Amino acid sequence: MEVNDITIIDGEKVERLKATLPNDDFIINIAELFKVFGDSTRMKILSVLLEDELCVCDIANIINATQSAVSHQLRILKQAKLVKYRKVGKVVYYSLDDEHVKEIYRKGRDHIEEL
Amino acid sequence: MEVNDITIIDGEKVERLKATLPNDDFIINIAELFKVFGDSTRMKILSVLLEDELCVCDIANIINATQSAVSHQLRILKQAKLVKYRKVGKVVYYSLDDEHVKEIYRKGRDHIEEL
DNA sequence: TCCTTATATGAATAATTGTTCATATATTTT
DNA sequence: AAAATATATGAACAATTATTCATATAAGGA
Repeated sequence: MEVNDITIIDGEKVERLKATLPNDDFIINIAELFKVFGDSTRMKILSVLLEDELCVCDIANIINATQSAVSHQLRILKQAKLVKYRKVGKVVYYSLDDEHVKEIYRKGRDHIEEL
Repeated sequence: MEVNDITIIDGEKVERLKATLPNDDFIINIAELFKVFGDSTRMKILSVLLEDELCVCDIANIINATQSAVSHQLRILKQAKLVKYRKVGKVVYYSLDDEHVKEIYRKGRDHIEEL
C-alpha cells in the first residue's frame, strides 16, 4: 500500500484488481483519444466530416469558425488518426480516417440521448 | 457567410451541410461527455469499475491515487451519469451506471489498438 | 460521549489547452 | 513575376481543470 493503508475489501482482491488495471501507456493513450473528442470545435468538425469530405475553408464556413482555429484542430484530429487528408493543388480535403470515429460518436450520442 | 467569405464547394452545399450540423446543445453535451473520458485518473477509475463495484478507498488504493482526488473525479463521473453509487453505512460503493461506458471504452480501445 | 473512519468539498496552485493574430509556405492566376 | 488564395504554424493570452491540502460531515466503535 502506498497512498492509503485502508481497505474495505481484502488485500488479495485489491492485488487481483491492481493486476487487471491496464498499463499506464494504454491509460494515457485512451484518455488522450477521448480528450480529442472532448472539444466542441473538434466535435463540429467531426460532425460535418461524417457527412462529407471537405476542405479547410469550407469546414470553417460551415461550423462558423476561423480558418486558423479549424486548421489547428485538424492537426490534432490528424495526430489522433481520426481524420486523413488529400491535397489537390492548394486545397486540402479532409475526411474521416476510419469507422471508429463513427462508432465512438454514435455511442456518445446514445448515452446523452438516453437521458 | 459570417467568418469567411470563401468557399470551394458551392454555397448551396454549404447551406445543406450547415443544416445537418447538430445544434449547439448537442455538440456541447457530447463534447462534455467525451471530456469526462479524457483524463487518466477517470479512465483508471472506469477501468476498475469495469471489473467490480468498489468503494472509494479501495479505488484509491488500486489505482494509487489519494482519496480526495478519487472522490473529486467520482463526482464528475456521477454528474455525467457514468457511475452510480450505493451507501452502506459510511462506505459508498460505486459502479458503472450503464452499458454505454463499456461500449465507449471498447470502441476507444479498438481505435488505439488498431494502430 | 469521544475517537476513529469513510467520504465529500472548498480554496489555492500548477498545468494544460483553445483561440487569436501575425506570418510563413505553397500553389494558382493574372 | 507579382498578386491572390488556401493552409499551416508559432507565440501570447485567457480559460479550464486536476491535484493537493485542510477541513467538514456523517457513521461506527470504544
